[in-house]
Amino acid sequence: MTTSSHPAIDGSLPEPLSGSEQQSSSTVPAELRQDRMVEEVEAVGFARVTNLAERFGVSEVTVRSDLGALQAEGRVRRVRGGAVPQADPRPEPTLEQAEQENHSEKAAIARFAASLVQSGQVVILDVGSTTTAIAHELTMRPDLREVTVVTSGLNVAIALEPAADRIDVLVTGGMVRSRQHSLVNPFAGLILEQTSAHIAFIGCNGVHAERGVTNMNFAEAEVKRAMIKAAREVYVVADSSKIGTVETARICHISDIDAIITDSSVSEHEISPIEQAGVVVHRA
Amino acid sequence: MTTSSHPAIDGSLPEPLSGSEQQSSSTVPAELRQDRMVEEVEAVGFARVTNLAERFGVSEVTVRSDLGALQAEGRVRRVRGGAVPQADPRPEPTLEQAEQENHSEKAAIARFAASLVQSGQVVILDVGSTTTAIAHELTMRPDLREVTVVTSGLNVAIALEPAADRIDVLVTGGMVRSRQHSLVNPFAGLILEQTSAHIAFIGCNGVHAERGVTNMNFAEAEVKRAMIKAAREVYVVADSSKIGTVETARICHISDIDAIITDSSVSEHEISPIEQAGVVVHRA
DNA sequence: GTAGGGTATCGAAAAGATTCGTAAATATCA
DNA sequence: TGATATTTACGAATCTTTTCGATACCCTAC
Repeated sequence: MTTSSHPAIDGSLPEPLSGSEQQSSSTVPAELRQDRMVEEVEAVGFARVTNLAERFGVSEVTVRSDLGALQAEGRVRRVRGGAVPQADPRPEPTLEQAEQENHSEKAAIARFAASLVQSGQVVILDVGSTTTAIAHELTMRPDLREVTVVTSGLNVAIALEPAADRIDVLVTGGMVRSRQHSLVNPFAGLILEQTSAHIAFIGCNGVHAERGVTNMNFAEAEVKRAMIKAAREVYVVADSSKIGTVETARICHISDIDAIITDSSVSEHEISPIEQAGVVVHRA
Repeated sequence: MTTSSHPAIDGSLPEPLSGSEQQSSSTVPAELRQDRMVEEVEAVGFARVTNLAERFGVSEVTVRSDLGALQAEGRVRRVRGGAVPQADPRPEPTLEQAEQENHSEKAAIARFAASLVQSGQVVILDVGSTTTAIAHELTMRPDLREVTVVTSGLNVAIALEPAADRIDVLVTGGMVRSRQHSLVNPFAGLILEQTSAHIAFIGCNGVHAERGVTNMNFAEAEVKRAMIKAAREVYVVADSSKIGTVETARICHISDIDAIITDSSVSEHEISPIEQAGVVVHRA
């Protein structure tokens, strides 16, 4: 979304309503109002909940609800008191940074995911902090034998080395995205095309019932798609902070995956539409 | 988050409040205010608590709280009376880059090899301690631009990450040979077949005028052959202990390579038959 | 150079103000 | 009437300010 060409919106917005009577709520549907909120936020650089409520003639609760929805779609960033524009090149956190966040949740997810793997299976392990944790959990399962892990993550491959006697590692190859330690196009798909795996554990930045599974980076999204294609059973691993959020690069439709493994603090409100799409949700 | 397009701080901020009453609609939320404080600090080099409080129309206690929070995030450094910019965001040492210290021969070979690389070139880097040293030397050449390194070594790829802005890394993919951090069959050749490089630096375990270039491991030897095929100019890097020795797995004939880079303590007796085969020998 | 006083800064605690999230009630539309 | 959207109400969380005692810094006198 290009934010460069927004017209000045001061003139185009309706006057703040004078009396207690409200007319705009009947004429302006929620979606359109949210669009204008985004314009307002991007034009001014910051919009306050109070001001927006007054300007659009709705209550502050409604504005908060709108801004919350807009944030979930990645169109604004919520701050206390209001919202600021979603800076376009939002820096993707490095893998080391990501490992710090929601650490215990990711560990629980990883433990659950690792328990699904059986001896003799071929497992696709995506890049990411959660999947790296899965790799670590796999090394701590001495009962596993003859497991092959296919991965595009350099650090995943290295994390699995202590279990080299039980776990073979196949690295996809590709260009290195250094801050994620991941391998991407144009060559990462070559090996995945010739692979057929039992299970794939895919990481992502957002899971949304309608917008599907999304990622912050297009190159990695393409690799993830190839992984999904190459596996019989597809699990998305995502801590609860990612459930309900949307990022720029779409990986796949929500129904393209078999199950989601998340943590217990996910809200039922976000989960139910996903389950209705036929996706099993595991709370680790 | 790009913070470059904020309006000028001075003009847009409201006057400091006179009375005890605080009017929320004109104040800036904490998060945004802190962002601007960082800008102010970095622009001027030093910002005083008193000035910031006056400028942003908040109390000095609030400013101290803000600066304390910013320091906790590592965005500024707190000093008495104000704050100064956070110098450098700590370079974070990568995994295992300690081992290659005292091997002066390998270091000299690596330095010489790295000096042969020019901006814009595609370089194939084999697996091994010497080639890892070359990777390290490449990261220390800030003059290089647009260099692409193709490698089958996981640790080579990771060693190159500090120079990710100047050096692209393409990993061949393949099964991991854990003790060597190397990638081998059946997939390592896939990407190499589609690559054409200017220079290849190949490591090995033996160089002999008649028996050719040899290695201890067959799987890696096959990858090395693919690398030699993919490069226009082939350098073998081998310290003097390997000159004249022969190992089990043959990589190629001695005339298939263009030059050898070794150290100065190699004996003339071993060198001359190799040079007679048309191979240039560099003594680093 | 050292001691002393004056000023600025700091930290912590308590009170006040604002904002948030949630649930129940109400309004609007199909 | 049912579904969606919105509002009202209220406790909780967050932010800000005021206040006050402790500490650090500067400067002068001895």
